[in-house]
Amino acid sequence: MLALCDCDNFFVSCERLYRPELRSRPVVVLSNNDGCIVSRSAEVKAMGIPMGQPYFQIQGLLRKKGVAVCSGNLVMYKEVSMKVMKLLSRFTGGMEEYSIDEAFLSLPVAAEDPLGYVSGIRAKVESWIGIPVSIGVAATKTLSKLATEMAKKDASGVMEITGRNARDVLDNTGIGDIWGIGRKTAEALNRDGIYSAGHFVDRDSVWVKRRLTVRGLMTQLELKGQPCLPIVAGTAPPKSIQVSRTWGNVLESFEDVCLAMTDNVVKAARQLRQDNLAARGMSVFLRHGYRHHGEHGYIENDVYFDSPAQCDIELIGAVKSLLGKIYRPGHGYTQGGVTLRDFSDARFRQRELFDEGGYERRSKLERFSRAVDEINGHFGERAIFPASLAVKDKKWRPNRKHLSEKRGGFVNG
DNA sequence: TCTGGGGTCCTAGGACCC
DNA sequence: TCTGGGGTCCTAGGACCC
Repeated sequence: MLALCDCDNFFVSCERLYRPELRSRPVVVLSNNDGCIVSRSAEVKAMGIPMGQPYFQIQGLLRKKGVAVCSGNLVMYKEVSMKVMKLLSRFTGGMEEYSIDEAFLSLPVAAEDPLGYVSGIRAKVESWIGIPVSIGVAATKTLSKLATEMAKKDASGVMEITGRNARDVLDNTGIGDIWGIGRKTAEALNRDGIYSAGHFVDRDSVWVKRRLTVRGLMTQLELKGQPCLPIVAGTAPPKSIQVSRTWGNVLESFEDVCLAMTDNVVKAARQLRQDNLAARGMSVFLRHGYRHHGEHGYIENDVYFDSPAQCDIELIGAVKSLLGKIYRPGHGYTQGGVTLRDFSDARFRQRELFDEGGYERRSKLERFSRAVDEINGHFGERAIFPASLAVKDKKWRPNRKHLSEKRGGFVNG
C-alpha cells in the first residue's frame, strides 16, 4: 500500500502559520506581480471563486466579503515545505517529494491498519508544524490521488481505496478528475462515450493504448490497482531550470530589460550551482504588450556554449548577447525569462581538446562563484550580487502590495 | 492598467547511419 | 512484376502536472 499526503490550501496555510489572526478569516494568496489567485482557504472556495482568477477582476468582491489578501512568498512556503517533508520522511522508508505540498509515501508492510497509521501521521504534521494535511491510501499512485481528493472532503482527513470500494469510487468519479487525464483528453474520451473512471477501466486496454499512448494505458492499469508508476525516492536533478517574471512596470530601454533579465539569470544560476550542475544550453524570451490588450508578442532566442557554464559572469554575458538579438526599441516589455538546459555534472568537467587557456579561466570563475555562494549562504541571499543590479529604483520589481511582514527570519525574496 | 511560474514526458517525422 | 531491413538521434509540438 502507498499513501499520498497533500497539504490543505498550502500557501494559505503557510500564511496562517505566521499570522494567526488569519485563521478565522477567509484568505487568498496571489501569484507573482499580484496577478492571479493561486491558493484559497476553504471559505473562499465555498464562495465559488476559482483558482487562477485574475486578481484585478475580483478585487472589489474580495474586499466586500472581508477576504484577506496575501502576495505570494515562495521563499517562505519552500521553507515550510522542507519542514513538512522532513517530518514525513521519518514515517516511511520510501518517500517521493512530488511537489511543494505533496509527497507519496510507501507504507511499512507491518502497518496492519493503514488508515490508522496515516491518521497518526496527519495528527503529527498538524500539531508539530501547524500545517493541515489530507492523506489518501491505495495500491497505486493514481488511486491514492483519488483517495486524497476524497479525504479532503471528509472530516477525518484520511481515506482509503481498496478492492471493496474501488468500483463504486470509479463509477462516481468523472474521467476528467483522474490524475493524468487533462482537459483535452477528457473531452476526447467524452466523445467516445467515456464519462466516468468506471467507463474508462472497462475499455479494452489495446484500444486505450492506441487512443492515449502508454501514459493512458498506465493510468488505466493503475486505476485497476496494478502499479505502473513507482515511488521514486530522493530528488532527481532537474533537466531544465527556468526563471521568468512578469515585471511590475513596462520596460522600454535595452538597459532596463538587461537588468531585469540579469536578475532572472542570477537566480537561475544560483539554483544551477546548488544542484552541482553546469548548462550547455540557454534560451531567453521576452514578451511585449499585454496578452489580452491590443498589440503584443513573444520572442525567443537560444545559444549553445562550447563547454558547460555555471558562473554568473559568463551567463550574464550570454543573456546580454541574446537580448541584443531579440530586443527592438519602441516595444513595451512586460515579461521575460531565462532557461538553462542540457546539464552535466559540474563536478566532472570534460576538458576541451583545443582549449587556449579556457579551462583555467573557467576554473577561476567557478571558484569565484563558489565563494560568492558561500558568502551569501552565510550572510544572506543579498550579501554579494552583481554591481549592475545595485540600482535604487528597480523598475522591474514585481508588485507585492500585500506581502506579510517579515517573521521568523524568512527572507521575502 | 490590468491575467503566474516552473516543470516533465511522449510522439511523429525528418535526417542520418550501416 | 516490380526495389531490404534495422537502427539512432534530434526537434517541435502537444498534453499534462503542481
